[in-house]
Amino acid sequence: MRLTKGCKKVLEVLEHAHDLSSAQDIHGRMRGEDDKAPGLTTVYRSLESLVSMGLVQAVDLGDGERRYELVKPGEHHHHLVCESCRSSVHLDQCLIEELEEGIRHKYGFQIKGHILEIFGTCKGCLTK
Amino acid sequence: MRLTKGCKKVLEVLEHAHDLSSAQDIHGRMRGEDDKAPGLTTVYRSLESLVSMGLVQAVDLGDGERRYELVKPGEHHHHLVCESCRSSVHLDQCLIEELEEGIRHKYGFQIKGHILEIFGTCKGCLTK
DNA sequence: CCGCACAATAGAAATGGATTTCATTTCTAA
DNA sequence: TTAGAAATGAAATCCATTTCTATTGTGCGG
Ligand SMILES: [Mn+2]
Ligand SMILES: [Mn+2]
Ligand SMILES: [Zn+2]
Ligand SMILES: [Zn+2]
Repeated sequence: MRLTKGCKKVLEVLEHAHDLSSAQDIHGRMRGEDDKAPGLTTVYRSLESLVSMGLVQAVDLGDGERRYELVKPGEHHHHLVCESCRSSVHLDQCLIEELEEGIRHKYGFQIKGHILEIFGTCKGCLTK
Repeated sequence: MRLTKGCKKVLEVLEHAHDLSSAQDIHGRMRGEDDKAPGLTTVYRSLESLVSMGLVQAVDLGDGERRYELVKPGEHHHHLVCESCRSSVHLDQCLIEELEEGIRHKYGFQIKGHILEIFGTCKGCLTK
């Protein structure tokens, strides 16, 4: 699996992004500064590659639009998403991984992955 | 918020369902046994009502199709979803609720809701 | 009963993110 | 240089969900 030109452009955008970006966000950003940047299809394909390479994490907020962000290779984390200002706090540890052993014993279930995102109101919005 | 005729039909179907059902599953089931059962639009609207009444839980498996199931009023739970046979184990306790207090203190974040689903291979499929 | 106001409903059309298709271009390795 | 593989873009398509609009059902005052 190679790091194609498209992938590199996507990485560039993600490096400068301040929060979670959708495929269309990324594409829009690219095209904004360069008319002949890769097309949306390529962005989707690049994201797919980057995710499977472990360089990028896909985040599912349950609103039908997947978001992406750079991560330390092979790692992942979860978020506290503010429903008021849409900002998100990046949690420093995954709560699920600790439970894997217990779940495997209790249910005989082999965990491969998981979705976990938490919604609510952030500190800033609470005090306002 | 009333229990309309559509809502009742949806509840009926969910009572007999054995696993998570999508809106279209439910609609299909209805129409299968009665040509003039409520339309898909009504099913969606009924599910929306039932969810906000706390009688039905919406489950997001990240595949773009929301599923629904009956729950004890006001409660919710999470699942171990087998990627091989698509069956799901219903967990008996929510891991997140225990963490709310800690997260509120550490981040000043007020939790309102969350998504949590776990994927992997179930006992049955592992032994096969 | 009648007619009216309003809720519930159906079906069609619109929406929107994601994916597929396929012709074309670019890369890579003889 | 050249053939095959990989990458790409634009348009077409998919598909769950939402919106729109016309129709139907229901409760109620007269
Ligand atoms: Mn993050
Ligand atoms: Mn369940
Ligand atoms: Zn995790
Ligand atoms: Zn929970």
